[in-house]
Amino acid sequence: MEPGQPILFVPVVLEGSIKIVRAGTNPNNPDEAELLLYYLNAADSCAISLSGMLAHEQSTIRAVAEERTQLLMIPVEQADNWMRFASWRAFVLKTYQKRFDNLLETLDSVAFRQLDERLLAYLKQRAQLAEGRHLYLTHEAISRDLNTSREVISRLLKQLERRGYVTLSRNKISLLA
Amino acid sequence: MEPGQPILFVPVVLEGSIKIVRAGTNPNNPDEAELLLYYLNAADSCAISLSGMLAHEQSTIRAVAEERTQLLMIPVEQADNWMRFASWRAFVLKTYQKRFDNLLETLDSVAFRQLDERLLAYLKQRAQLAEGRHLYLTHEAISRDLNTSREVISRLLKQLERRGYVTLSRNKISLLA
DNA sequence: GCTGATTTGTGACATATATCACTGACGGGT
DNA sequence: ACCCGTCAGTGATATATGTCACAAATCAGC
Repeated sequence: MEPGQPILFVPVVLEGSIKIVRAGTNPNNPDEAELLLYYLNAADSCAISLSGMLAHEQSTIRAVAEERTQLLMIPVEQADNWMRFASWRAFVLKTYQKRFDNLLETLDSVAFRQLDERLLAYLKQRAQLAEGRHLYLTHEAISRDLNTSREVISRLLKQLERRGYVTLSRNKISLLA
Repeated sequence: MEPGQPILFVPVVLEGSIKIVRAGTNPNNPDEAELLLYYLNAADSCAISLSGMLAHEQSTIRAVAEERTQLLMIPVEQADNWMRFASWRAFVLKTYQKRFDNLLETLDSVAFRQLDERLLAYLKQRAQLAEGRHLYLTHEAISRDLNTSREVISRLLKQLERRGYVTLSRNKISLLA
């Protein structure tokens, strides 16, 4: 799903995961600055779209499926209709709440933490997703998620390796401990 | 309202405004790093608390009234009850949506913009709140809202003054144009 | 085993912001 | 009019991160 598209469905993740990314809205700087916001996992949803999406000038949010993923797509009218049911309401609210919390965490990390800390947290998150300690990623891809440059990631990873947190090889990072 | 407190009411701003601030959750660094998240204005609410506040480890969010403000405090059970009404539901959802958008904007600014840009945006926002072009603020206070240091703000303000955006005097900043 | 594309490593340098250590400017209270 | 506390201005220096330029390593396909 790309920015600008109207949202006709409320997606619910059944299997797999969806990566939600913010594309920078810098007017003068139209290149592709991005930032990973959070992942939607099984049973998560992104009801951010409900309630009419209020004319978002350019809610530049991108959703990407990085792995094989099953979604339940609920038409918005239907979703709106179901608001009659307490259980659905609770689900929607909880969903909102979770997304909000995720955003706050991301904000925290960007505002208060340094890159090495962020990187480590990122790797751990990915490891959880991958259900294993081996990550098959390129430094370049990481740098995009963290909105920084490839070289910086390379250096910080080397540093983490020296400190004994990871081992590195081409296209692969393995968490230790 | 300080972090850690249980939330028993859904506040609705009738008059004035409430400033919502994130207090850094850096474990090893217990000093007072903060970041302005957004303002709640008249008719805004912060229903982030509904749906049980799910055991937030330490949702370190602070709410501050900087001016004389009237709040309508709705007990959470009541608020939950009212979910039977479509109009209330719409209100709550819209509220969530707005807060979410606010957060995204803040994230944008922290992640993608430099301090001078952020500062200018901040000043404009405050000016709107104050309904006038004169701001009665200390550099120190600004630096806290933007999570940086007083010196940096002083320098950037001077720069803005030289560039003709503002005029400075003690405890006062006036926007031009 | 070569070749070329992709990925990674690294030095040198640029820049934004943070920090330290002051100095001066202002304003309220006596 | 003076004193003192708060606020603001500014050099010097430190640090984190960004940028550029290139070399080395790895892998895929032939």
